[in-house]
Amino acid sequence: MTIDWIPLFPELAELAPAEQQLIADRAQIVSLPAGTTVFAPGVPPESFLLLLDGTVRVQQVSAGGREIVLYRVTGGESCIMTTACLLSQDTYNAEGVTETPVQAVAIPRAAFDDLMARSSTFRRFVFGNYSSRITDLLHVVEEVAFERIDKRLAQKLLERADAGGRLNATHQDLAVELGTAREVVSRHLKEFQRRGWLELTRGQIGLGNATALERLAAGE
Amino acid sequence: MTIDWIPLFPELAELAPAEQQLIADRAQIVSLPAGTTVFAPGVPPESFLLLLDGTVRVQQVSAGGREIVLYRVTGGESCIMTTACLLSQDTYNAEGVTETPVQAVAIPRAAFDDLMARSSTFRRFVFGNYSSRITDLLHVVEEVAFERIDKRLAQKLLERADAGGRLNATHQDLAVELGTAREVVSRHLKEFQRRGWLELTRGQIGLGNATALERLAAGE
DNA sequence: CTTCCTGGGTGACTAAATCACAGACCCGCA
DNA sequence: TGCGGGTCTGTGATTTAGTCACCCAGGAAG
Repeated sequence: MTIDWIPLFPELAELAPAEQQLIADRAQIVSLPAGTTVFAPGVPPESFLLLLDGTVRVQQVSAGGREIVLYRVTGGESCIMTTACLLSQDTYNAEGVTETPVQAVAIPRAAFDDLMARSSTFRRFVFGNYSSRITDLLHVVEEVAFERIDKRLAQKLLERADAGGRLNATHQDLAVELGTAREVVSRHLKEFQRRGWLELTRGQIGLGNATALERLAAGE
Repeated sequence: MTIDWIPLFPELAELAPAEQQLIADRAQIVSLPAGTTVFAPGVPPESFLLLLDGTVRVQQVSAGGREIVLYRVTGGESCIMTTACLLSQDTYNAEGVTETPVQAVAIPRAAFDDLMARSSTFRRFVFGNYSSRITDLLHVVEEVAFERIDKRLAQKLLERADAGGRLNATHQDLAVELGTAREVVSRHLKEFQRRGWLELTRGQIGLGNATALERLAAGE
């Protein structure tokens, strides 16, 4: 333990000193480069991960090779899919990949179990994380099943653009975000451009009219 | 406590006698008629439910009034969405409705917390349930995002038909199962009928050629 | 026998997905 | 400096799905 990371997790700051010590003693800080597969079908993880810094993208891959992003885990959150993985009998085909270099705290299974037994604060933390993920998944289902692509695309563009209204992403990247085909994204982007809402350059998009996009994203 | 229901949950049968007693003392058996809303946005539940008999359908309702069935909870399973509900800040729009009369064990929040603290067996049980639900949701995402309607419809028909190859369901019911529109289901059913795979009567469907449906459901 | 309600059928249209390419751009390398 | 092979994007044609606006059939209730 070199750094004091507990303050990053407000829910854990309330842990009793004994439990804080338990984590400090038994958890490891790990660093992962961007592009590391954190978990995948057939690669069961052995620790409970708390992200300090960076983001992990969790996505689903279909038999036909198409993909859809389910959610992202960022600093201050835990990656419960890893523990879910361990407990579920069914084969299951989501994978987690680091999008940036990631620093995380790895709590080994045994220490995790101890904490669950000893601390109601820790239990609340873990369950809260599960719930958030379930909420995320419900949100994905809702979007995919019921919302129009143009609306969802506008949302993604706004969500992923930086402060200057730019984002680096290929049409294919955006298609994976939405779980659709690249051509569909290309055509919608072009239409947005035609309306003067975007500038398109290879691998990069600039928002020209964020308000128009926001109106579309909000559903007219 | 009138009946000994613990054997229904193999995972719980291994609980130490003290914990079994704790449940016996503090859990209530409840009976619900068919059509009861177990949880819904704005109706947070106050107990952890273990189903003894009957089924609860969990579905998502969209702003536009369309619905999709997410999964069903049946005897021997717990309804973790209820606890997830409590812990998640986000508003969230899934609802659980009993499809048949249901008998369930309700464990109050405090007793649930005690059990989580005292028994690793119980914790494994709860996490296993969470994981199964997450798996279910992943499955729904995959189907909705990547699979063809005719294939999914064939799967549903096979899944929901009784031993005699009959099922009572309106086209609208099936549309909700798949998260699509009634007309779409009607047209596919009619095409199946044209091929001699089904007999259609008002509110009821009879499978005429299950093997053909199975081939389609398996993806050719 | 009418009236109303639910379940089902259908045509016309829009949106999305799929297939099959053709260019355009970019980097490294001769 | 020009060439070549990857990646990224554009586009037409076609199929599948979703939407809209109806209509009709059947049965229950009055």
